[in-house]
Amino acid sequence: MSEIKINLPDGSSMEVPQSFTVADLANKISEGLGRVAVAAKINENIVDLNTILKNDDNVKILTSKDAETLDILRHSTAHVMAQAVQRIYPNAKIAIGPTIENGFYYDFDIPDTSLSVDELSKIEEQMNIIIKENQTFERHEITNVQEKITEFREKGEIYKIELLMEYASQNPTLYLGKNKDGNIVWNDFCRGPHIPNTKFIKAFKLLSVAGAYWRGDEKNKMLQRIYATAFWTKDELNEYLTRIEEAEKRDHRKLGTQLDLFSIREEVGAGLVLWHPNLSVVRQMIEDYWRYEHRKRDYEIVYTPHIAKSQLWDISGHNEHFRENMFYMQVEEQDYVLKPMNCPFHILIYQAKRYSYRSLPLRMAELGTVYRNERSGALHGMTRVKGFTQDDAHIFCTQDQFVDEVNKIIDFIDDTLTMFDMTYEVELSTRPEGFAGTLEIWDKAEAGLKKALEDKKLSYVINEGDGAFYGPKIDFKLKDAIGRTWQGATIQLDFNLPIRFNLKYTEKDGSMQTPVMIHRVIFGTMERFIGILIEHYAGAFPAWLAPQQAVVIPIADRHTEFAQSIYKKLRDADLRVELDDRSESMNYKIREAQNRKIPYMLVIGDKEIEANYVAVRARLKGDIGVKNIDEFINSLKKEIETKGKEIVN
RNA sequence: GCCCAUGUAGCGCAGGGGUAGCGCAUUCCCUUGGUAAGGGAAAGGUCACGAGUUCAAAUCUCGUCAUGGGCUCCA
Repeated sequence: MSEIKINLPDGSSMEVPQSFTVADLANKISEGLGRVAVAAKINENIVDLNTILKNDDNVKILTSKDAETLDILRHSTAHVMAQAVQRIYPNAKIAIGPTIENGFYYDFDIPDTSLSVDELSKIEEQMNIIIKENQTFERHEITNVQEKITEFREKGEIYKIELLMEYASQNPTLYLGKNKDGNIVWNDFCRGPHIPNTKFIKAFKLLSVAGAYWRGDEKNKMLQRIYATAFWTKDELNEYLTRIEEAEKRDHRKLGTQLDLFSIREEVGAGLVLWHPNLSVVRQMIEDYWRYEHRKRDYEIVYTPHIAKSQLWDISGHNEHFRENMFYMQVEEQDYVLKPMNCPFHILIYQAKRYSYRSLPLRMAELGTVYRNERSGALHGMTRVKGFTQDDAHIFCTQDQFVDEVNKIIDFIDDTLTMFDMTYEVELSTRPEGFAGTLEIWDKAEAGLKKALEDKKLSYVINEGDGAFYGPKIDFKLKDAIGRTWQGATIQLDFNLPIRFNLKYTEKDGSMQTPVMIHRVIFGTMERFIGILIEHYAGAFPAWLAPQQAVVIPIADRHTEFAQSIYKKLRDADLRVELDDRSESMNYKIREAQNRKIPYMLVIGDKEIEANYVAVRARLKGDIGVKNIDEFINSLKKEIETKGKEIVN
């Protein structure tokens, strides 16, 4: 019998018989490896253990130690979940069950049944039964597609039919679930690979149920999706679950109530935020910083109205393209619109004067409050709301200037986000179908944006054809505590609005030219940015942003007088400070200040009065000893000025 | 907008066909305490809103609004 040669990762090779499988190879290498082998990488493709080896294959046996196998485990667990669901609901039709970032899901169509969380434990129970059956996963090539389609049709598996028809020409495979006696107990049309046997599934949990449209299209039927996760060990699963719990504690909606930051009331309306005094302080500080940075970078700051006659939005095209998101009102037979964007107003300010190439670029910025009627299910805390304030700016420049301007904006965004220690992902969206402007300017713009990103050494993803019809854009995505990403900063070129409003400037040669317009935001919106900032700092704002920077805590009533003088000194130094002279124990006051995440607590007792000191407790480090009050004020002032972390020590 | 769940005092929660309870917070009294909760008392709710079933609804049913998890959308 002839043998074939297999190359192993360590550079050695091995002679094995023909029709040897990966599993055979693993066993041949060592019995131990055979036991723990999960899958293999053959010539960079990940395959099942029962794949037959070919001559000169480069083979790496994968075990649970290899990162690539976690998805295999999760996807295989999805199969077990689907099987369990079909055992409990025999009329359930299965759709797709891919892995996602931290787990997997499977979509079902279960006629006359709506799953609720209560069902999850039942399904988990059934899954455990299946796992105990030690079912094997066996790959099986579908040679007769038509026959299989007929079979699916008999079972009513309409979603699988649709998928199979699509993949008919791509060597479709079926995975068979076989029990100990070798009988086929379940099967699923699937690309694989899978773990060899259900016994590898040791730690999984079903997390939630949700609706999801078939193929993600809202015109299609809504299916029932179960989200779940799996890990190789119970410890890893538990660690993941605790991490989720910890993340939930940072949720800005939770902290918003706990720290008295904001509220949203039914009487006002969904998606309309009431900023409480505490969060208003944070916003004021950030807005001051924003204004300072804009002046420094030669922006003009403007104010514009919240409403405008409908006519303006005809010119801008919003009435046509954005209608379902706009609030309309009628007063004295005149139609008005609550502004969903600031750009038309900035354009009108541009129009109030004549510009030449000499006075461009013109950079116009506004903290502009806009209102958009979002679909009800889209709202989310402060990160997706109906009324919000954009830190908006529009830059009017010549075609020779916009690349340079984009560079400056990228710097501005990067500087700002770095200052807040925030990480982000960058996406570049390019020319879609039905674009405005010329091919030439699009090419120039896209190349310019790419160059700017590359010069800055920012890694980015390209969303081909995902740009707005009026121009390409760069989006900066921020992550929230639970791992959801939100669009923050964005830079959008616009070749359309300047034409609609017939904007002009005089070129060197005296000709009238149309300027390029750039829309950009740095924070995105104050609501979303500060919402994410709450989670980023877990509510413990650095001193320059903290609603209260220090609290003075007299131990007993006889210390109140001295505490008052300390309090007054801090106030005179323009610090945000409170005096807690309630008749409560010092421990009680410290606990409360700590829970309110106030950066510094100044404890005053007999010793401090005697020595004319304050005892400083930092929210992070605890008691850091006594200090002269002026010394404390100076170092806190410095900390605020440098926007630093806790540096008083 | 769609699917599922939820809505009880300022906050966090329990209860559940016979007109409501706990903890914290609040107010008052006592206590004056050295680095994360001192003790006591009082006050506080038409159980989201509207309709229906019932002798009786906070509890069951339907609708509306809102919130949560997702999907879709996001110029």
